[in-house]
Amino acid sequence: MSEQAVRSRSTYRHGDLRRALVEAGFAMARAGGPGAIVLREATRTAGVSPNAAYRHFADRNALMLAVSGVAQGLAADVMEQTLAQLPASGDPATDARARLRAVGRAYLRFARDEPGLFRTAFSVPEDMARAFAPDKAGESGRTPFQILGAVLDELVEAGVLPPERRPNAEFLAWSSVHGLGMLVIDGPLYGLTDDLIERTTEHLLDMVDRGL
Amino acid sequence: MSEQAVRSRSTYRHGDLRRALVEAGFAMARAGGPGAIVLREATRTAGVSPNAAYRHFADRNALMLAVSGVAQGLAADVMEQTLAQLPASGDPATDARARLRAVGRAYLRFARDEPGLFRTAFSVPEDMARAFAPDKAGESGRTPFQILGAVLDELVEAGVLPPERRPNAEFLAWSSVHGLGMLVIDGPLYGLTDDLIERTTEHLLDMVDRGL
DNA sequence: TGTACATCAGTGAACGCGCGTTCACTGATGTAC
DNA sequence: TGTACATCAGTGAACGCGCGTTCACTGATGTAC
Repeated sequence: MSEQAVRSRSTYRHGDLRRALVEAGFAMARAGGPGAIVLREATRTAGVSPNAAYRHFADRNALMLAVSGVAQGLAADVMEQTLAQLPASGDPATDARARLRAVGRAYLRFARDEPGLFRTAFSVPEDMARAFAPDKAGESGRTPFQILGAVLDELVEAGVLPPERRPNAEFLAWSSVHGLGMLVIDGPLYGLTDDLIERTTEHLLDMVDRGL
Repeated sequence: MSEQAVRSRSTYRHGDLRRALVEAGFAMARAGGPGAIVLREATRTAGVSPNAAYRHFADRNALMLAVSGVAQGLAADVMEQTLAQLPASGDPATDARARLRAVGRAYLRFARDEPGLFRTAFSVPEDMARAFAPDKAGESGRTPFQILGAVLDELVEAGVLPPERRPNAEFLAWSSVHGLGMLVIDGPLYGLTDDLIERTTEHLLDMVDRGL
């Protein structure tokens, strides 16, 4: 939350309203998921009249999609950081498999640490095409989907994943971790102990590792 | 939707208001998911004053949980029916594996055929304990979670699944299909072609089959 | 360098909407005697 | 068998709330000459 967003304006023009609205929306999404994004509240936070938002967004949904993009970028950052911290063993096959696990683990950590942002990032209907859009990328310039794809490519190069199984393998790995995340933060597995969640995560990653 | 719910009353007492409210809520959930359940609208449909609902439900959330239970029961029915239609090959191992696939396929079919009910059934926070509660069972008396568990038991008995991997295996299989369902109906995979969804479903079931 | 002017980011006010929930109540029903 | 009565499922009215969006507008800014 920038100070600008809270500080009252002295100028007639805001100067950076679009960004301020996205930031306000982001804070609301963080606290309560995509449904908690309230357009009027965002304009209030930005110190602007309610309809000023319409200079920058066609409607509430457009603001939500923008916030979703930022949340996806943050998820990408978490994933990249986890990958960067991974020590290299020297064996490409071992490394590639460890990297896939790391990506999955990071995805689930993000889900648990930031459930509101997680749902905003990954539980908002939107076609596939946009999963590649650059506004969803993290600082590395890659989207979560692209990071996962790259790691799967490494698995193929290392000879771990048969090339004929590579197409759409993203969807399989993604489904598994996404499902556990959703069940745990927003479904019937809500309230599972941390310990059980963590062990289940590792078992799930085992399953994906063996089954892919 | 029963005729009773729509027919205007001649009696002072409704007679079956609780059921009528759940039915109305079910219809709304079907059309728009759990968020679309509107308590006042349910009372309107039942032909009753808004506050009459509070004789039967503590609040809106209680109604939503009741509807969720019915939706889970319906999912259970779909799963049981799919299992019942499965021909037996005579080989217990082959059969058990086919039955697990059938359960997963049924779950995903339910997600795609009835996205609103699917989300109402499986995307509402609620602790695990209640996944066993009888009000979530289908006509067979089993909840979706129990049906999945029973099929996993069959896999162990048939010698396909090592007993040491049986504990919490529900969570792994469930996560995979749940994740694909959510991504497809309410996430970044929204808009994927039917053909691609179906092929991905089979590949996902392959992965679970190999990886469990 | 100074000025006229177009642009367009904001304002102010209102529309139409419907929600969940609480309060004090009424009157049909079923039961005890 | 008839009657008094307790129960509790409903009523009617209101509270407090806030939303997304549209309309006609104003006035600061930057640019062209």
